[in-house]
Amino acid sequence: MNELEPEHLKSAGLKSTLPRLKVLDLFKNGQERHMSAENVYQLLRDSGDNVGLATVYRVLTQFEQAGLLVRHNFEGGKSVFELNEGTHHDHIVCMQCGHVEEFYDSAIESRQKKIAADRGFTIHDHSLHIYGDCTKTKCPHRR
Amino acid sequence: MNELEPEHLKSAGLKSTLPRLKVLDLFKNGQERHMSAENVYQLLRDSGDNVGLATVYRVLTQFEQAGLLVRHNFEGGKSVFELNEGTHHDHIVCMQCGHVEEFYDSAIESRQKKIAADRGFTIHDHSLHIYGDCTKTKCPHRR
DNA sequence: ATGCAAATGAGAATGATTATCGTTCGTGTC
DNA sequence: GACACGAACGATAATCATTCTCATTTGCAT
Repeated sequence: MNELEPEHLKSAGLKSTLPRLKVLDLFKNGQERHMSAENVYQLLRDSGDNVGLATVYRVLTQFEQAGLLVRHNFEGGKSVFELNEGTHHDHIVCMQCGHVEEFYDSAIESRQKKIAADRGFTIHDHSLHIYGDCTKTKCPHRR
Repeated sequence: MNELEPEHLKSAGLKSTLPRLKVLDLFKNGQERHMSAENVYQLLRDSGDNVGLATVYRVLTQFEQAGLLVRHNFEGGKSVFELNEGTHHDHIVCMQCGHVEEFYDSAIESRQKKIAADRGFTIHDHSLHIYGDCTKTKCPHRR
């Protein structure tokens, strides 16, 4: 088990509880960068921790509101979270294997700003997801 | 009640049944361009038609597969459909009032193609949603 | 007009997420 | 370091959108 980091929680205005530390540790030191509530729940269970699924959902939502995590609504109905490292990026998702890659394109970003401005919108957020097949090169990632 | 158009269904390989004609009519001649299954169900109910919610879901999915409608997964968990008029476009959604505007930006489209190609992906689909406030100009549209 | 497969409607079932509630834990105070 | 109190937890029930099941009805070719 890696060392835990209560400072991150405190600075986010959250009490430093065991389930919260476990979840945060999973995102900071775990294998997967993108995880659903169910993923997190299973991983904690597998490592012998007795956490409730409801708590996982609560904690993920709190972390999102605190800015520690970012939530993505990919196709398939379930929310996926990743660590918020400040650097905004969008996602390209393989529909065969579920593999996710990240990208950032400043041209796209600035076009979006212009589009919103032209229409009198103040942007809160945006999501760009490209769905496709990565078959050619690296699709042994099974879903 | 407007005249119905069985040709559209036939040419899509679908039997021309009453519920299907009603749903298609709603999208072609109704007030709202973007509708969820629940919206469609309620509107048909309100106009005195006895359709089942399950049928609405089935028909919307069939229409999507037939290319008559396009499905969007905005934030909020429910799928929204609109008539497929061949012209691809993305959406900017007001988070205060739910108002939706459409846009198309060829620069963004071509950047997306390039990004996917660079990573060895074959694009199936993509979704770009900008979420913001349209407060300044036209936010009397209530949710 | 007749028949049969396809489509429908009502309601049960499912999957993800949220709410409820009695119990436990974290933290400031003595 | 023990106490107290409210916040957080875990189990489970409830909710919401969507899909499935199945008996009944309907579209359409004969």
